[in-house]
Amino acid sequence: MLQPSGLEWTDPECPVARAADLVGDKWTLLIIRDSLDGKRRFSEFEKSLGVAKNILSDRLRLLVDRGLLARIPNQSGTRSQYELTDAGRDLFTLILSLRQWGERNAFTAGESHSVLIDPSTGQPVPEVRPLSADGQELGPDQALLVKVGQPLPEAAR
Amino acid sequence: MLQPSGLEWTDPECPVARAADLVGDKWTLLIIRDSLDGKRRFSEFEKSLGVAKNILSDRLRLLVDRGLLARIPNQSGTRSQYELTDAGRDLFTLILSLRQWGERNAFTAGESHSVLIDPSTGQPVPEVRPLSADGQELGPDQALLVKVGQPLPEAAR
DNA sequence: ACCACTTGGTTGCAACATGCAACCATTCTG
DNA sequence: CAGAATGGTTGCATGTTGCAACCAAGTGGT
Repeated sequence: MLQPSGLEWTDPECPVARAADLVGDKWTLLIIRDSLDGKRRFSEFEKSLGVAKNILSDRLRLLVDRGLLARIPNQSGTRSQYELTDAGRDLFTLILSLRQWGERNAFTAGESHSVLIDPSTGQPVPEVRPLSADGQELGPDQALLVKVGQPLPEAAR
Repeated sequence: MLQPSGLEWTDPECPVARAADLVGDKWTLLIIRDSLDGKRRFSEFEKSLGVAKNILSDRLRLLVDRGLLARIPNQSGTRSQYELTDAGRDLFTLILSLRQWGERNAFTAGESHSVLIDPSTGQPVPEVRPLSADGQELGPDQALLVKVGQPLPEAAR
């Protein structure tokens, strides 16, 4: 499990809250975006994000500490690379959800934006959607939050 | 489209970045989580999140301004409710991705956490996964970022 | 070998955001 | 009608962000 040093969970029982504690920050999300896109060097992130160096330095340190990135030092001791760990790579679904929500809701019809292509089809990556076990689309009104310690509802037993 | 007043996009061409500008903040994400869970009143958010009132007040104002929540005033002019707009409800996939990533990566095997149940099956909501058009699972290495203005790769034409 | 440039940072400082506590006008509740 | 709860706002101390300057180690060109 990810075990960040000196981080108090905002709401320890909720996976959404733990995830938000770990990656719920603009620069953190954009660093992960760039990492998934293959970027690994300090200067690549800096150029792509336009973020202040001290902030980038801080976020990279946090991401390494939290187990999302691994710092691979160069043989000469400097110019390390930052590579996604398994937990970091597992954020692909999240970043894709962010991207597709942004495409649907933060652009007007005429505006162009970058696109993720599936090279096997040449088409944009299909939208990720929550599905019920029977393959039906699942919306927020069909999902029921069960708090920890609470008995499962009748239907779930 | 969402048209927040006085917000400069960090990276206008990237949907991930626009989305991060709009919802890439811990409290914002947790307010959306609670809204999807049916909470609508100031005090409900306050109690659930444990956030300072001025911060909650600020985030609710931003969310309304950005078009993710609608403020429904009470007839008496006070005690309004905050309801998700369509764009806000569309964040269900994102919050679910956050939740499932958190479940996979921010808990040890023994730790318990809240769960989303699909009442139609009684089982936890299945994991959302990016799929290729042919139904194969799609990972970060199989997706290709195409920047705006850049020609589509050969395969996509 | 030398000099300039790039990389990957750190430090100092000003401005802004966050969080706590106190306060307050309404509005429910008994 | 008194008291509590609701939905905030304000002030202040502390923390975070972002800019600019600086710097040491490596890299490249001659």
